[in-house]
Amino acid sequence: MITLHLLDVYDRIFGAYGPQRWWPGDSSFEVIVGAILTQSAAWGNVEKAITNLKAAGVLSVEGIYALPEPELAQLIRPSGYFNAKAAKLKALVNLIYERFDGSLEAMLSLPAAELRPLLLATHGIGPETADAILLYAAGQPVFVIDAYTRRTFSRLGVTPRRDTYEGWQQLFMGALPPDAGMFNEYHALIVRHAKDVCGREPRCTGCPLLEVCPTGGRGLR
DNA sequence: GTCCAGGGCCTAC
DNA sequence: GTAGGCCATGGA
Repeated sequence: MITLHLLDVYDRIFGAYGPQRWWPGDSSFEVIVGAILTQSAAWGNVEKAITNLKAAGVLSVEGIYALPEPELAQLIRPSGYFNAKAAKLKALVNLIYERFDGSLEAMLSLPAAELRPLLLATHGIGPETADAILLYAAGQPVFVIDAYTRRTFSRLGVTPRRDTYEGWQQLFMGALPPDAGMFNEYHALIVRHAKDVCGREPRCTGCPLLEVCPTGGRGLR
């Protein structure tokens, strides 16, 4: 029985891949828009949509707020689900206008415990997107859970008592120091590892976690 | 041609 | 409370 320490896993994948520098972003608003547009979409397509928004001069709270929803939808077409996501972006800027007088800075300065419920009550923002906003835009030490995280750590034999979003989040946040910079890299590294080598034949080629993985490189799902 | 990406909402049971 | 359908483009 191998006892797996979450910091050990972090050290291994950080050592293998180095810093991922996710969402350096030109602005915190760009980071938030990206968090919504990337829902079930490839990041390359999200970049195309963001490029369109920049070219149209509407990548700002005021710009999205003033733009008619159908036009917004056309600009973000490459990111997929464009009608649904246009409505989500509108809901986001409406929140900023209605609750924070149009000030994104005011919204992001709220403590996570206050901001998270507000985000979750907003159309189009679920747990993962809310936490991505808190971590990557607000810089708060909130661990982001996604499908890669669950799949990767299930394979490693690390699972929470309750198989829910909050259960997984408590597993990580209870075992790790509240370091936003590290949470930022950890999430990105989990995704990198999963897409790069996890489960890849033969024998999980090049996996930095091979010697601590119960699958022993069988490439099981 | 098939599969699936850095999810979340809505509607049935 | 949870399973299933739906949203839709673009690259592998």
